Parts: sequence; structure tokens; C-alpha cells
Amino acid sequence: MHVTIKDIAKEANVSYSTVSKALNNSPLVKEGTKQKILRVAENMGYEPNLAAKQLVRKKTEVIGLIWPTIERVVLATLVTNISKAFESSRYSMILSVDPIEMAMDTFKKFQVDGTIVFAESENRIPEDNIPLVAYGVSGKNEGTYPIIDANHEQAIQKAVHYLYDLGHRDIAYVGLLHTTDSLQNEKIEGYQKASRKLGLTEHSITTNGLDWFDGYLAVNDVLSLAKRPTAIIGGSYDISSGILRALHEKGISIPEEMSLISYDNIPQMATAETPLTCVGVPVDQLAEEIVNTIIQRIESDDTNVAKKLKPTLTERESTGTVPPQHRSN
Amino acid sequence: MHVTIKDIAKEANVSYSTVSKALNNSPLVKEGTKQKILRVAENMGYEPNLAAKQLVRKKTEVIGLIWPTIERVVLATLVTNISKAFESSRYSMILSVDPIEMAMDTFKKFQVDGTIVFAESENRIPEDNIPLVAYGVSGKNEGTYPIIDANHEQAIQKAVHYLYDLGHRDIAYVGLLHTTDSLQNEKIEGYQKASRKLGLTEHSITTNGLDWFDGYLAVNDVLSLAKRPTAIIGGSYDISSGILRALHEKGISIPEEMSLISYDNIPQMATAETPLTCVGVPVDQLAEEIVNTIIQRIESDDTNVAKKLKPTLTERESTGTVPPQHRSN
DNA sequence: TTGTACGCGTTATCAA
DNA sequence: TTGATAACGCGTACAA
Repeated sequence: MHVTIKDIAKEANVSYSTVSKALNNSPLVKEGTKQKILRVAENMGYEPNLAAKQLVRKKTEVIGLIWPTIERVVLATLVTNISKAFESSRYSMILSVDPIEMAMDTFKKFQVDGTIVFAESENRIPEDNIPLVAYGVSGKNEGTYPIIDANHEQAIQKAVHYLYDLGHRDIAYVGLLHTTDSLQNEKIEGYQKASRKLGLTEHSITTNGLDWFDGYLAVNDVLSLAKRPTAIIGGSYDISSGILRALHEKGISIPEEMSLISYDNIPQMATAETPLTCVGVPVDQLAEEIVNTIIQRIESDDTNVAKKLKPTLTERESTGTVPPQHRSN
Repeated sequence: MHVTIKDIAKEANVSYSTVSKALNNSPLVKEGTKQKILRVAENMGYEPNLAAKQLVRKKTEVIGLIWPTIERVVLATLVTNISKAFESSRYSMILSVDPIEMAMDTFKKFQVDGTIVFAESENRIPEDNIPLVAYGVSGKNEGTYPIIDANHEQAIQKAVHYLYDLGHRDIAYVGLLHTTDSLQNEKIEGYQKASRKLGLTEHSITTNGLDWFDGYLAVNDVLSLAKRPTAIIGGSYDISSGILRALHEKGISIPEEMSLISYDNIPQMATAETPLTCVGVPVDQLAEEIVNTIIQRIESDDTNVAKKLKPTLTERESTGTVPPQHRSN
């Protein structure tokens, strides 16, 4: 059977409440006895019973992450980072890949102190008086919970301006266009706004999906544009890696003949065939923000509003100045 | 505050022990009172407290899955399927992406009834007297826990025989060759054994990694082989989809000019550019086996040994008979 | 500084 | 068929 504090108490010749205090490092117990109790506990292989503790404390120090749509690499990276971010706190994290309502039930049973939700749709998330923060629910913030997200629009704008400063005047955007997915739409808007502001002609190419070969296929369209662009903005990691592949294949050198910049700021960008310049909120930063927000919300009951994180541009080898023969001005 | 069975008892004018029985659908309580109690509980929004239940029952009916290396799509699909498989049981599943020891600790605190481990390495897993089943730890079964895995070798053999029966005599295998990864090695062995048995020349092409562009690049090597193969076996989903892309691009029609069969039996195969014939244990089947094994182990304390699941060949549009001009015999 | 006793929300064993 | 009541393992006011 399992060792309990009563067993320890007997062994150490003290009452079990003293054991409890010692184990919780209370100042109300003499240093000597505390050490002794700790030693005995160690020797007996004592493991505290969370259920019992929880019953009286009403806290688990565990937070649950709901992630119904695994299978996207970018999100997987974020999860890994969030998990890492919790390591330096006193919380630990568990995960559920069940549909949101089901997952909430499981977590409620466990009485997690808080939940993080990766929403798949625009659906309002039912908040069950357990602190919650959502990630990636762009759009109206109707709930009472904070929503953390990257500022997609600003990210793409940043990309356009960056390329402009390098001398590029014909910049193509490759991404999923005619869609109801507001995340994608925000990116396009960023592209359009920046283009207008800088007086650039827009060259946007739509893909059929979000996978690498969608980006791959789109390159043909890019190259057959009336005015051939000198730079491409890829709408996501997968799309950009397809674009990269296609360019390599066609013998178009990067960045000499074509600059390429990708949305999504994840470490994988550095290990692509050609290390990719990218824009977006770095995952580790995103993770930290999410973790801090949920902890804050648990501990001080803050009712934070939506937070749009500022994207960063990370420069690598895939972008450069415009080749002389293409200069327009 | 939370509603407890005592609150319900007051409201329904019965003792709380009766409430407990009613809630647990005990036959020891009259149908009428049971219905009434259930109604009251519903109305008051009662939610059972797992911690309390657990304290006396010593069971959580939750099992934990440890998955330190998210970020591989095939595994993600498996996780989804496992989660689904649990839905028809009375268990639910939680997940940890922490390193194995850390995850075990979290789960121990929660007192999960069992754990499933997706091992990353050949490392022996520390079994802490809580039922455990491992997935994908090929090699010696030194632990006392069951190991579930697909029979990779047999799968590839099946693929070779299938292609042979369609008339193919020059079959290439594209995969990660010179490696210490025993999973990959088993596949190659399957290829070699089958080839020898059927008296075929071996054409194995090694990739540099396991990503799609590794498969993509390998196609050039395949096509420059002295004797051009009429069929290719791709070592994994990612590799095969790269091969597929390359073949399309070179205008090689599938399956007329080249048959392609892939390892990994996942639904994604059906939605590839060309629906792919594949071999491997279907994920849903794998998931079910894993779930059944852990449940069995929890409930009847079976000490199962390693189980290698028999692969299935799923025929789709990417394979066909050998084109006449290539027939050797 | 240490010990006693109660309560957390359930299940389970008896008695009624 | 129902109701008291004792656990389960722990934290904590309060008493000693």
C-alpha cells in the first residue's frame, strides 16, 4: 500500500499534523524535527496524494490545454514551447485532443486551475467559471476571457515594408485567398494596405490549400505574371517551403534573382533548404505570453482583454536587394 | 459554490447516501426516488467531484498518454485515433508532451489508471507499478510491459509481393537507409528478403531524411538507375508524397508508367495528389489495439508480451500492371 | 513547538 | 428500500 503521512508520523514519533506542516515547509515546526520527518518520508518513499490535497485545497496547480486539431506542425511547435514555459512555474500542463466540450468536462473533473484553448473555429467558447485563455480566435471578442494572438496583418505589412526598403517594387503574396478563414484574410489585408500605402501594384496569388505543394504549384503562376516580381511573401511555413522547393528546381537563385520571406516565426525556418527570412511572433514569445496570461488570470483574477502580439522580422539568407536588371526606379 | 450530493439530499428530502446510490445507478434504490434525485441533480447543475471519488475508489478511469515528440503527422493521426477509441470505453485520455519522466510524475500525481508511452528512443521505460503499454519501441522487450507495434518488415514484403504479382520485376525502395533507426532498418530488411525470395534485383535508394523533399529528390536517382524500375515503394507518407510530386512534375503518368506504393496506412493516403496504394497497419486498428491492451492490462493485470500487428495492403489508384514495353518476361 | 479534531465530497458497510 | 456512519489522505484552526 501507499505511504501516508500517518505512517510517517508513527515512524517519526510525532503527530501527523506535524508531519503535514513539515512537508509543507511550515515555519511552525522546529528545524530538527522537520529534518527528521523529511528524512523518514524520503526513506519510506512517500508520495503525496493529490486527490486528498485537492479535496481540501481546491487547487491542483495543473492547467489543461485543449487542442482539438493536432496535425499542424506550427501549432505543435507552439505546444512544445508552452509546455517548456510552464517548467519554470509551479504549474504543470496536461493536454486533451478531444472536442472542446468533451475536453472541458475532463478538465473540470480534474479541477485544473485553468485552461488554454486552441480554438478551431470562430465559435464562442463556453466559459465555465474556470479561468480560460484562448489562442487564435481572431475576430470579435465576445467572451469574457482574454484572447492571445499574433497581429497577422501587421506582420505582413512589416514584410512588405522590409522588402520595399531593399528596393523591391514588385512583391507577390502567395497564400490562401478567397476564404472565410479570418486568419488568412488578415494577412491579405496587411498585404493590400501596405501595397496601397507604398503605391505598389498588388500581385496576389491564391493557393488551393495550406500545404507545401500548394505553395509549390503557385510558383508557376507567380512566374507567369505580366510583370515578374522580384520578391515573394509566403503565407505560411508550409507554403513557403513549397515555394522554396519550386524556385530551387527552376534554378532561380535566392536571393539574387528572387527574395522570399515567409510568415510564421518558428525555428524550422532556419533549417529550411535555404534559411528563410520570416515575420511573425516568435513561438517562444507567444508561448510565454500565453502562459503568463493564464497564470495571472488564475492568481489575480484579471479580466484581460484581447492581446495582439507584435510580430518580429527575423532576417536570414532568403532575402536581399533587388538585382540591377530589375530595378524600376 | 459547488453543488455536492449533500445539497441534493436536502433538496430532495433524502439522505445523501441515497443520493450517492441513485447517482451511481444502484439497483438498491427505488426507481421513483432515483428519477427524482436525478432530476434534482440535473436542475442544480451537479458536477461530481473526481478528487473525492478518487480518494475512496482509488481509480480515476483516466489514462495518460506520453508523447514527447509531437511534430510528426503520422503520430498525430494515431493520437487522434486513440482518443477516439477511448470514447467508446469508460476511460478518457489526457496527454503530456513533457519528457517521459516528468510526464510520469504528473500522471502519478493524478493517479491515472494507466499510461501509454510513445517512446522516442530505445531507452527502457521506468515502470512505476502503474500499468503501461509502449508503442513503437522496436527491439528487445526487456521491460515487463507490452509493446505494440506494426510489423514493418512484413509490410514491405507484402508490398513487394503485391507489385510482383502485378508483373513488376524492377521495384525500387526509397527510404532512409544507413541509419541506426531500427524502424527504418526493419523496412529495408523486408525489402531485401522479399527481393531475394522472388529473385529480383534490388534497387534501393537512400534519402537524407524523412521529409517530403527527401523523397522528392530521390526520384532523380531512381530514374537514373541502369535498369529503370517500373514501381517504387516509398518508405513513409512524407517520402511518398515527395516522390509523387516529382513524378507528376516529370510528366510520368501513374500508374501507367510508374506504380507507387507507400508505407504507412493512414487516411491521408486517399487524399494525396493521386490516391496512393499503401501498406501498413491501419491507424484505427493500431489505435484500437493499443487501447484494448492498456484496458485489459488495467482490468485483469495481464502481462502481455510484445505484439507485432499484421499490416494490410490498401489498393488505390497509384498502382497497376506493368506497361507492355517494360515487360521483362 | 506540538498535538487534537474537524472538514473536504465521495463510496461503502451496516443497521434500520 | 433507505439512512447513519466510517473511511479515504490531507490541511488547518485551535487547544495544549
